Amino acid sequence: MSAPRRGDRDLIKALNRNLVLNIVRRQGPLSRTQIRDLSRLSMGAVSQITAELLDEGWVREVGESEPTGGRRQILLRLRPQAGYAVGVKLMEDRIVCAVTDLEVSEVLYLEQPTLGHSPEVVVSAIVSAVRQAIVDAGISSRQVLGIGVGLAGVVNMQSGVVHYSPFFQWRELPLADLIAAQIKLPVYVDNDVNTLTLTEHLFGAGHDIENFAVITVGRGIGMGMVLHHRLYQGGPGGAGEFGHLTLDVDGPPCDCGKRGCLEALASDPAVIRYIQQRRPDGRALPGTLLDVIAAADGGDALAREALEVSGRYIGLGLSMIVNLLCPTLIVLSGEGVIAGEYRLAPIREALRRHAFNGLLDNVSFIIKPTDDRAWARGAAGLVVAKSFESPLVKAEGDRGGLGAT
Amino acid sequence: MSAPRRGDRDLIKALNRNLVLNIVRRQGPLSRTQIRDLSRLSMGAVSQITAELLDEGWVREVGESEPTGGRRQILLRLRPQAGYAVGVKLMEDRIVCAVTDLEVSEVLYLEQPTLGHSPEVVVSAIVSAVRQAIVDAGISSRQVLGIGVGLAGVVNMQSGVVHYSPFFQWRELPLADLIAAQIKLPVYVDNDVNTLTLTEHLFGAGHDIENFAVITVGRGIGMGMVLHHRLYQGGPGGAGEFGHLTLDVDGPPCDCGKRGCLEALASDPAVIRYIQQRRPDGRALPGTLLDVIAAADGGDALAREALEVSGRYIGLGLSMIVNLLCPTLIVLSGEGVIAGEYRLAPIREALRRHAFNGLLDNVSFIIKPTDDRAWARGAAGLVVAKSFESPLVKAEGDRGGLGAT
DNA sequence: TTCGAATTCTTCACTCAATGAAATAAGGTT
DNA sequence: AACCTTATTTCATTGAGTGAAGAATTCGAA
Repeated sequence: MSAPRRGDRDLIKALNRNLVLNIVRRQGPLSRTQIRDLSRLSMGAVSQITAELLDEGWVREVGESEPTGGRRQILLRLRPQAGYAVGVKLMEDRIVCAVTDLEVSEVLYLEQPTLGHSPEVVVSAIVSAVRQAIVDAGISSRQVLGIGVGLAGVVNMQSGVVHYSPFFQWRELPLADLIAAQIKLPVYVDNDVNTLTLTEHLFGAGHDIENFAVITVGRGIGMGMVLHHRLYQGGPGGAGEFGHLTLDVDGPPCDCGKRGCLEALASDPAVIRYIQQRRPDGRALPGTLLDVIAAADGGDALAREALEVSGRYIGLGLSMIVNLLCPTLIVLSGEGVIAGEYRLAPIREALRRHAFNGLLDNVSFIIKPTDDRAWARGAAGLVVAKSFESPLVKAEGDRGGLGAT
Repeated sequence: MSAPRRGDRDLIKALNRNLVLNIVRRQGPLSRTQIRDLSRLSMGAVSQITAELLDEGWVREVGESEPTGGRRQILLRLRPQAGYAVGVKLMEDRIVCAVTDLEVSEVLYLEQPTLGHSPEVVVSAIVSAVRQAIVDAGISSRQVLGIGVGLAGVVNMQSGVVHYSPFFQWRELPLADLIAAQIKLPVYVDNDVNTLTLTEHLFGAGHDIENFAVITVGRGIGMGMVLHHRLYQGGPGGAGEFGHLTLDVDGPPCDCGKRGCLEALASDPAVIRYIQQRRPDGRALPGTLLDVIAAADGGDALAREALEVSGRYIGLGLSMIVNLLCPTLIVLSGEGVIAGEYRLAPIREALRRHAFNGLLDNVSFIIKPTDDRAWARGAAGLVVAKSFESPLVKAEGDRGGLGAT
């Protein structure tokens, strides 16, 4: 079963505490009066709760506001140093690791190669990197709220089990437990794009947006989504396989075994393949997306065409997200957005052509490049998100599905 | 603003009341002890709440269970007659109307032609049909919890505004307000597939399933989804345009103005068109899907091919839902499922081919034909769903987004 | 400078839903 | 009939939130 149910009063207290904490976190420095208005709690309750939060160090009094004709308001804001998170992103050949504070600002960053793909090797690399990072950051592990791990693949966040990892060829690996067995800290594991999405939800453009999606384009093509203000994970964490939508039934084979997946048609490797297949002669072939962009900048028609084809497919894929989910915001992210307009223009064009009726009017787009540090921060954000998660989400399992219709 | 906030105690009371009511509604006849176990409330609270619900007529004591070696349990169940709902489904040429009880069992059904497509004509037809239905059902309008209206198109349920109706060519029509102005009852308007989905969630296969989708195939192709235990509507009610996914960039034109939409490729009219275009000679052309099925039964290769092509496209579309959302359940519904295996076999086949990795293992499928009565009941279900909706959903707007991470 | 009005924040008596334990009810078993 | 078992009700207790009164500031005008 789950934690012992201590009654509804405890729940409501925790709920309001969490509410106040999140309001302070999100809306920046606020006076108690403002918190009262935003939370719709009574002044007394706010006073009580903020006193507790101050006492425990979660928030801090920070100066006063401009006078408003009476007693000045004492502003409260989140104390970012109230806790730290360690984020780890697993790449194919290395892991990158960041220590962040509660605002997911980087305190320390390090990289470490992984010499092998077996669970033992990777887990011990993670453990040593985390230990190193905590020491280097000059904090005690008591201050660490937890460890977040992000990797490509299908992951069940609840259980911490990696159902499938394309890089490491893992199946049904209880990664969270393996790490937790060696470090006595809460460990959360999730798909890497989900960690980015959560971080965006907490501190990024996804602020207060009920429904939005994050799309990453790079070596693969991934997706994370927040629906009804909550990260959507689908059945066993299997949602968001955007990169494996079949967009061309007779298309090229994909690593996943199918044909014509978006990822096989439009990822960065697909762009490079596109050029290689059409220029089999001796001319210099691009090895990375940067080469392709350089070629396109130099006027290379084939390079431009390759990026355009890629953009067209991505736009077609995005139109499906718009038609099915109509999110308020789509964040375009990943390493691949550095290709700029070569890819973005056809994306927009395809979206206009394939999105239903006026749906596109309700969707805004943001371009946000992602590098290694951002991935690591995203994984740390997973831990911070857990810390600020509504107690309702945790309680839901205990009752007969509280929020259910 | 919203209703005056009377404090958290009221909320928690309402929450638990709603919880108990929904447990009784869903899990059939239950004793108070069983309710205690399911709700994790204390015996005293259950006693108090059930007393209230009994007093107000929402539930009823109904016999006793088999003895368990002590005092017998008094079973409680929902009193379906505690309220009635009127459901109206708008078709192109007529409206169908049903009065149902709280279990969405049909009490009365009637049809009425609509002579025109203007808002005035349709609204007055709705109003007269509803009045007639209430009288014929032999109930007082005081017992009616509300009126639910379902129609094809993009609808914002919150505001009751029809953003776009393909049949009637309405745009930004405040249909709920127009009806409410003539009948003093709560009016809820939503996309017709959403009403079906809600009803499925309340009393159908979607019972207790966190994430599921309902797909309807018929004159059009529609979709409704429940995600995180709640109907997902996207931005302004624009989600679920499954029928307008572009599955063939160079495909035939669709009524919506685009090309190659699933609906233009695989709906019932598309199947008929497929045959007409390939058999332009004098041989008897099918007018309805029933004709096509009859021809297929008679061994007509072209009819079979048309259904197979349709199924293949629907399967491809479904694979996108599986890859993006990975719901636990997909209900295949609508008039079109009567085509049986001619269409279902290629759907399954295409799904197997295009769904990512093992995702399909987590999805179950149910086939559930829909006729006019089912659509009308679905619309009534919209009202019932509102009656049983968690107070949290209503309160959410008042606070800073309670459930937010 | 002094007083009063305005505004923020704290304190405290009160309320009410939930709890938990004791009491009551009602059937079985020996 | 005495006794056990289970179901339900009753009730004193608990604790979070409320609302009003009070304390703390600040501004502005006499």
